[in-house]
Amino acid sequence: MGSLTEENYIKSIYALSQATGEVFVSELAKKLAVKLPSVNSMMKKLGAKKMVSYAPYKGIRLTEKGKKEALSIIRKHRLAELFLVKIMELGWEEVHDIAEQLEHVDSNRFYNRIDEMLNYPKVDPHGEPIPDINGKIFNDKRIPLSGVNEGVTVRILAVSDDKKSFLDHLNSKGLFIGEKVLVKRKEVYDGSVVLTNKSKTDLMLTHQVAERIWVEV
Amino acid sequence: MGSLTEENYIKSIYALSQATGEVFVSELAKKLAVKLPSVNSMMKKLGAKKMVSYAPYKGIRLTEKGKKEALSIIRKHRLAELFLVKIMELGWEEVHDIAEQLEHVDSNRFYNRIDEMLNYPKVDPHGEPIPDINGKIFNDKRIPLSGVNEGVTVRILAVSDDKKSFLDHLNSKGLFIGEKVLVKRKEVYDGSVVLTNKSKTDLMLTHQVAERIWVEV
DNA sequence: TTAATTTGTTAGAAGCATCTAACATTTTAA
DNA sequence: TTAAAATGTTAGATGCTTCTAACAAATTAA
Repeated sequence: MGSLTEENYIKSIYALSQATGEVFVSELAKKLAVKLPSVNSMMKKLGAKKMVSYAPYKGIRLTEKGKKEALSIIRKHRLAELFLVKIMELGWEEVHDIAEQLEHVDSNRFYNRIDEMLNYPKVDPHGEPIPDINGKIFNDKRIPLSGVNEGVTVRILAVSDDKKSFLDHLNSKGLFIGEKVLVKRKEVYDGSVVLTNKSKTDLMLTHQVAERIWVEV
Repeated sequence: MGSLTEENYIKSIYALSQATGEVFVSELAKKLAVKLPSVNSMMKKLGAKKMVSYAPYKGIRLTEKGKKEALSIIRKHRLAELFLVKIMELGWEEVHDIAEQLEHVDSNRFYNRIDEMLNYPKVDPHGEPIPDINGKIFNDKRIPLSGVNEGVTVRILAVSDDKKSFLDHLNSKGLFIGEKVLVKRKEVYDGSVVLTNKSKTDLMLTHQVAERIWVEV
């Protein structure tokens, strides 16, 4: 296990490289709210530790070792969130910041007990999959809402951003996990999506929002 | 709130200054496993922040502000321990290291909910009092076992050391919170104490151990 | 295809918590 | 009451993570 800072870098690299397998220094700097040279020197350090593969002016990729570390942190974060919601009965939009701290707790005993109390759950309160002890993720074939064709009805499975502002935004639109929605129109121009839910209300989501919502057909 | 390091210094100062109201640099260094100059510079820092009052070659004392901070951390530590034992059903001897990490979690929501789930407890699993939100400690007139006279029967209330090795030691001697013991003999020479428990077994405790066990007559 | 823009790097400094080595003060014991 | 021992301080260095300023490479647009 590395330092708290290293853990945060690795977690962010994992999140941001999900789509293409790599991240750019500038994306990471933005996400972590640090300047480029900070990312640069941390990449040298994580490179030396074999957590990332990194060459100057090239994208950053996690090694197998780095991925394992990332999955361990993500497991703890998601178990913590589910624990806070299910056992401690806090709201799903308020648990992120607490889980952000709990994910760095170093104790197998603690996390295995949480896992047990929750009966070995597969997904967190946002619908995101929880890696098991070995880093294995429940395999599914979900797609982002932004990738669904017009006229197709889908079920909301998960959201890939658990910041309060985002969740409040979804709550205000009446969007919840498990709900079915029909993709009525997709604007080619800006990627925004118009949905109809079961109460026949139309609502518009920007591309930015739609790509953070995971659905299944 | 200060840094994690500052919090640990303040907590240790509080614990070590319980008896006399002050601590020496060397005691603190030993407890925190750092060298004297590290303590020295941290005292300058905490002095500047008005958390401790400190003059060169003199003892270290917490200010009112420092005490408030200490009690807030102790509250979180003890609530965490009780939560881990009562709600998560972990053993009292294994929760210390986890609580040591949880005590630094910054979330009123989290700790107030724990307090609520435990029904606003007054003491932790070791019998130590839990300060309330305002830092108030349940007032009692307990004494250390090392201060009990020969022939007196007392009830064990608390232990003031929650490290695994200490608790294992007590468990192995068959000593538990709530139990009654008779102080059969006190050695003037080394301060050791011979006890008889209800099953009439004699057992000897060193002074070092006896002074960490709190009892009431 | 050159110039402008965006993106990334290096060098050097700063704050934090720690250390070792050298020195100072206070306490204890001869 | 002086010498020895114990305790505390200062100075200066190190590793960690961050920063600004200056420079370099890659991409984009004229």
